[in-house]
Amino acid sequence: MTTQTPKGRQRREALLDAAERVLASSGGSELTLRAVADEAGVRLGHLQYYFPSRSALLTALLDRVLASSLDRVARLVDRPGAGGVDALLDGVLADHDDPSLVRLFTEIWAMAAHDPEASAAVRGFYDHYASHVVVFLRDHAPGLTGTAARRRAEVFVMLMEGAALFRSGIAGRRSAGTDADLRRVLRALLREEAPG
Amino acid sequence: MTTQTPKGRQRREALLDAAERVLASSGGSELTLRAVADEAGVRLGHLQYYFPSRSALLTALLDRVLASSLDRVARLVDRPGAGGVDALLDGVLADHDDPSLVRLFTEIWAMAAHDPEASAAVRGFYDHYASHVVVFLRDHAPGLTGTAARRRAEVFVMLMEGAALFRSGIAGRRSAGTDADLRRVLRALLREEAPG
DNA sequence: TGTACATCAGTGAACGCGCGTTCACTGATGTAC
DNA sequence: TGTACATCAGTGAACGCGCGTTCACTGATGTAC
Repeated sequence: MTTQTPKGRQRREALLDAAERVLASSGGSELTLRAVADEAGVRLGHLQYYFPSRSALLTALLDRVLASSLDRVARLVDRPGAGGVDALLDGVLADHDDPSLVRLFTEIWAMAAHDPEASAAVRGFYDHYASHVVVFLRDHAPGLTGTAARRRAEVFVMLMEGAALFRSGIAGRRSAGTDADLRRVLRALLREEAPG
Repeated sequence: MTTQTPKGRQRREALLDAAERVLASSGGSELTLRAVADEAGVRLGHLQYYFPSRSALLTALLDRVLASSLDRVARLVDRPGAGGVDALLDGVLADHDDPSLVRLFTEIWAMAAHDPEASAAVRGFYDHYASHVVVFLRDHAPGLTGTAARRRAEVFVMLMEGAALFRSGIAGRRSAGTDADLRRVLRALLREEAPG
């Protein structure tokens, strides 16, 4: 399915928007083609014109969510002038304010847990995510070797994704005190001295 | 559904075992009553005798998984003689060696993301989990105030759950180097000095 | 120890419904000459 | 500028299937006397 016309491309995005809203608000088991078509205001048959099968829709949705998340990380890290460590933390932690984004990721993790293809896409995503953090470290902690920076970045991503689960309200409650400690640990990971 | 006889109680557990296997191996959308009955080697109608609805089965399963996980944490933390920080880390990190346990948790997070009742159960679980870590800190870092220990415990749990996602192979790959940094950070959280 | 009866454990068939998929179709838009 | 035709966008109805749920039923086990 390579959609040619601008109208077609736009419609395709709108359908993915609708699917994203359904997935975030109702979960994977209620992500039916009829629900997505309804949400988008088109007929079932028309949705199928763009996505010939449910799994084609899911794959396209997964790819789009991961690509746009990666894009946001890239902008936070690579922006010229660079906001420094706290600007980076502010930016990444701000994602947790959008509960439907975190809900989307819980669905993505569950998909990855049972579907090797989804898992590969997700692993690729976090691999790139960590690489962006490594780029950041190259600027802000130039004393670190490449492998040391990579380790730091990977632990950083682990903590960030764990934090998403709790700070979003899904598995916990946000608290200013815990946030302060969390930032302290994240900051330590981005410094030259060994964390801990 | 209060099952009276020993045979009934045993059967009930066996049915939950089967449901757990199905959920861990195939995911929530394939957790059908027929699949669970097949896995357990009973007829559909019989499964319904113990769990009158799908949601009753899911609730019972969720409760049991969380209770048994909490039990394991409790044993690691509260055991007499106390193995020390490294024994605790070994114990908790060892959970990530069981991919189906982590898969189960990705499903549980997704449930919690869309179902307020499940979310409440999950939040209660992590609340108790953190409390056990606080108990540990009271012994191993007595200089920390209660609220400081609580913050540390909550960040500890965040990092642990994030690590589960990656170390299990679902969202990443395990590496000895990253593990070393991870343990360094976890250890720092369990010491008296400020982390970072 | 034996009998009657209630409860527990397990079966089997049927139901209505929503699902993904298929397909023949119509109307709108672009393109070649 | 007009016309013919191909492609793209969108509709509508039908399909077979697996789902959760209901229910009447049988056989096994416990319990009261």
